[in-house]
Amino acid sequence: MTDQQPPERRRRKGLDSPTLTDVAREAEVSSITVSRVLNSPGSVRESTRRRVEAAIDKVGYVRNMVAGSLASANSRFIAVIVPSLSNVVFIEVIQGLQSTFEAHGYQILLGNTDYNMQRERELVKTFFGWSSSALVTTGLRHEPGCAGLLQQWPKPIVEIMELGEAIDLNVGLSHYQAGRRMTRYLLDTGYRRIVYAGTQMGGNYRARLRYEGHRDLLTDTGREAPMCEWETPSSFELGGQALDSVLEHHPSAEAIHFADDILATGAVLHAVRLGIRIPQEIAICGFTGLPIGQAITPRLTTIASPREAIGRIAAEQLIARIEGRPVEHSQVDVGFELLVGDSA
Amino acid sequence: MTDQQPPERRRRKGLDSPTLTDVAREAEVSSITVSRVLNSPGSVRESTRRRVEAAIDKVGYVRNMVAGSLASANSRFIAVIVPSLSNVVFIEVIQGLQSTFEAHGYQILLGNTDYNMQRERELVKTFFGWSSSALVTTGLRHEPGCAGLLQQWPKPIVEIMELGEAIDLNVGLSHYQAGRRMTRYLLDTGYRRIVYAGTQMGGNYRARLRYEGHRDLLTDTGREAPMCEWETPSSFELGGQALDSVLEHHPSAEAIHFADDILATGAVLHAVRLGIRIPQEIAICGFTGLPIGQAITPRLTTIASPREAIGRIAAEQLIARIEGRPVEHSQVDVGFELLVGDSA
DNA sequence: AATATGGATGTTAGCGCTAACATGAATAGA
DNA sequence: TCTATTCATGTTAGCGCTAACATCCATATT
Repeated sequence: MTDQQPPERRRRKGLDSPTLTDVAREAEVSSITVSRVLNSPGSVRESTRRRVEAAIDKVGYVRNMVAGSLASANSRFIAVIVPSLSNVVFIEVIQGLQSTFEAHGYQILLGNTDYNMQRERELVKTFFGWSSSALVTTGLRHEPGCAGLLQQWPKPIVEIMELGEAIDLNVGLSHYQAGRRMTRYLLDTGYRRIVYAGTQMGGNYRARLRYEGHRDLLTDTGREAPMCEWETPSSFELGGQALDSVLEHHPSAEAIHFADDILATGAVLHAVRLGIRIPQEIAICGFTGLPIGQAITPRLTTIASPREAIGRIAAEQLIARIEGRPVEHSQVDVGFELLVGDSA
Repeated sequence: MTDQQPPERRRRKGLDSPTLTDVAREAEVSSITVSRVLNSPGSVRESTRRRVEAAIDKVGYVRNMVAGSLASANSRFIAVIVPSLSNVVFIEVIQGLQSTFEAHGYQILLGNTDYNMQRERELVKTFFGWSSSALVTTGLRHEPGCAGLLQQWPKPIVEIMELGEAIDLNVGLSHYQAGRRMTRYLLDTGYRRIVYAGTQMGGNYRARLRYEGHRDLLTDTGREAPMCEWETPSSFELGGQALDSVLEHHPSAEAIHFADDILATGAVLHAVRLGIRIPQEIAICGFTGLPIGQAITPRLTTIASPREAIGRIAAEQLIARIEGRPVEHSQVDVGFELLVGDSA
């Protein structure tokens, strides 16, 4: 071989895996044509496309998404920010998002704030750094710095769970009305002395909004609206303890309006264990509509929120925006449904 | 202004947001120095670092992770592949992974196969295309094409949940032994005619491994090991139906060994509803150790698997590998624990 | 035949960052 | 004093892809 080694200054470590250029050489086209086969196959002639596809298989090409994202300043990443992964509610929302986005070739970047607003801002910065195509975040309240970042961002954003004044798109339900609705049912059914019981209502302000709906209805009719709060996350066990605590501190209580179904279910199971009759001795209701609440005896009276639908609708709205299609309503109220069980 | 427009051939759309170069200009250093402040602050003099950090704040620089990943062929992405998001087990594993990785500045890319091996291969290709730093996948069985891809990949891989011959790292437990252990307890307690009941055991072969442990122990002692299977995913409701079905088709059964706690809990709740005494009329046990199983009356007898620990340990192993630290044991048996309740 | 039109493909120049090497100054060692 | 070593910083050349523009050719239009 008479190959003169050219000066060849240096070499990057290079993962030596085949690139677009390798495919292009194999298929005897230019690399942009291969790129088009991958991104807009309709714009390439059938015969060329088949040749390129064969070449892709032959050289074992794996697309480098990072390079594509850099060149196009767009990543097909969807940033998703939730306050907790321990709460099934968000898991179900994520499932709705995930299945819809996946079907359209988008990849979710999941971030968990643990109900810490400061964390949200950091996550937003990181996700912007990944050239995300859109962002889903939970709730309408953000730390000032974070809100500023979001406002300036040129890509679609949807704020989920809650309804109100949003930055861009908004999919959710009125927690205030949900709390009010439940309590209206309790009053209509004849319960008068009602205690609200929840956990971590500082961070989880949607539970507080439900409390406010509950409270306003009670005070409007001249009643008191006592509230009990615990600082540990909801669990079945804590629901049982909450029942004990309410019975002790509010012996005249006729009903407990729990902030979520986990607590309410825990309370029901605990009452059954102790032989406390529900709803005769104490009525119990929850919020969310979890399957477990409907599986226990007595069946839980609760408000069902369409968790998966929130995710699905949010994803559909974003995909429409990303693909330049018009979004009919920038705010979607998914509503809620009163599930009357046997516990209240 | 006497600005002569240079020929200026064309211009990319450019998101006009500040880049490293802008920060560098502001701080009067070269851009590589800014890069070092971001990636290895220890290698930059204190005073320089502070100047750069001030410049970053001043220009409102948001790091472009995509460009960094392309240049370094490494993304700080961890690909995570699970077979389902409907199953709490994987959610808890993901939590263990997430909290550990997040603390070290890695971002999870989540993929869901829905128990479809073909999907796994596609996800693996996509995740490789994102220059992931490591990969976590569920189980030891892969489609041949997928196994080939994994084998050739030069970065760390951990296969979780199950124990056996792994590609690289392995964190999990022996499902065969877990199934055997539960059934040994049932036999020791005096139950003889035991039915195994599970869902989707075709795709969910770990449930099948537990069945095999159960079956082998029974056949070793000269007994039969009947099995009932349903093709829909586990749910409380299905657990109740399963109880009905077993009582009808196996009237002499003394115990039901359920493949998971969701089914077992559903069966217990259904029995309580019907007034069937547990474990006197029929004993019930499960697998997983979910909180709900421990909250019901009678308390569920089950095998607890350390789900979150699997995620945490897998993440720790991968981080060690990525950072070049040695990994002591490439296989970690996280074990399991028999929880004796009142249902069997 | 000359021109317009549209569809398929090619050329060029980055996207914003970092690996690899280069340089220069400060300190240590002989 | 001179060289070796270390530390902090700079220069250069891509990483692999795609946007923007350019070209070419077949067909339609006059």
